[in-house]
Amino acid sequence: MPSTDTQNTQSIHLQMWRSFLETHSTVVKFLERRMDEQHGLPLAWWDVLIQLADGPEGRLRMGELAESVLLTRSGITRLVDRMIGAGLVDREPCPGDRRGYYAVITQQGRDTIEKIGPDHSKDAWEVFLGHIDEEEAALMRQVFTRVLEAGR
Amino acid sequence: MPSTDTQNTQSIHLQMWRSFLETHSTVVKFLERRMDEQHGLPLAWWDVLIQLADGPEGRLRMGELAESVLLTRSGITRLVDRMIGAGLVDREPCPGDRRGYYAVITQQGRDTIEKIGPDHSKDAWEVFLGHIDEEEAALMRQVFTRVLEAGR
DNA sequence: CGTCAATAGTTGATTAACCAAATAACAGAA
DNA sequence: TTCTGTTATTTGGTTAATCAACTATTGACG
Repeated sequence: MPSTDTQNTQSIHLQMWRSFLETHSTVVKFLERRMDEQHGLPLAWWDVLIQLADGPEGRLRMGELAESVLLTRSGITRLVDRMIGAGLVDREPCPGDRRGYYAVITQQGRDTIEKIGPDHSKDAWEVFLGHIDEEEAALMRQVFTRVLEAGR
Repeated sequence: MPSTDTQNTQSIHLQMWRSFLETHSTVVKFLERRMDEQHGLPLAWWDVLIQLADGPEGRLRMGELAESVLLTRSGITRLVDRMIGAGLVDREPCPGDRRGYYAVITQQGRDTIEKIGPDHSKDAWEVFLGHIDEEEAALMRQVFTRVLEAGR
């Protein structure tokens, strides 16, 4: 029954797609609410802090940062502006390329990571990661990586 | 080595989480761009049309619709307003509950589904679903469902 | 009946994303 | 050296989402 097979296949993929979207929405909204309630911080700020702390000397070019937090360049300009206002990040001109700027995490930014990290990990575990065993996580990572590779 | 195990486990989960976010962002942006380029329609409109067409008599209460497209009630009010402006949807008072309204798909809305459907399916397959085999899809659906169940 | 908390939906104000255009600086060719 | 095309980032304008407050009904209970 080729027709039925095709139906079922599409249906499974479609169900997966819907549950993927719903999971993303639910999980992200949960983490945003928690981050806001517990620390008064937008989730996107956490992401920026982590990416910067991971970078060499706690810094990343604006463009690199934009890519790693999945925003446009113009989006990151404004996000960094706000975070500078809050003292979590600095903007420094880039030696050797006067077009460029680094976003640099401040000490206060690092302190914020220290303070928030445990709560955030706990939340992420509670709402998402804790319900997935290691094999499943490995498989999903592999699938996502394959999808991303194919899109380049 | 419990410490190493824990490290690895967290690392795998963390990698999965990052690739999950990146995949969501990449795939959704791709589908939005395609939908806009090919048909000049926001992806969210597609979602509304599908949900309505699925509902009994092509209609859903505003609140139900909001839930199924993962928006707030106020978000859906405005989205439906715009789609009414485009002739794809109607708003009808709900007999028996004068507080309530139905959003109802119009014939033009159904025609739009007919016209767009094949392209959209092709795009979704090209950027995401086509890179995932049936077993993987089934497993992922199961995992997402488990996560969603736990969050209720 | 009449009151009052809960529910359905809309509206006002704000927020933060995007695109397109502008600015500035680099890099390679003529 | 000067032009030209490309790259890095910011800015202006728009869009669409959120939350909180509001209006209108509903329905349960004294």
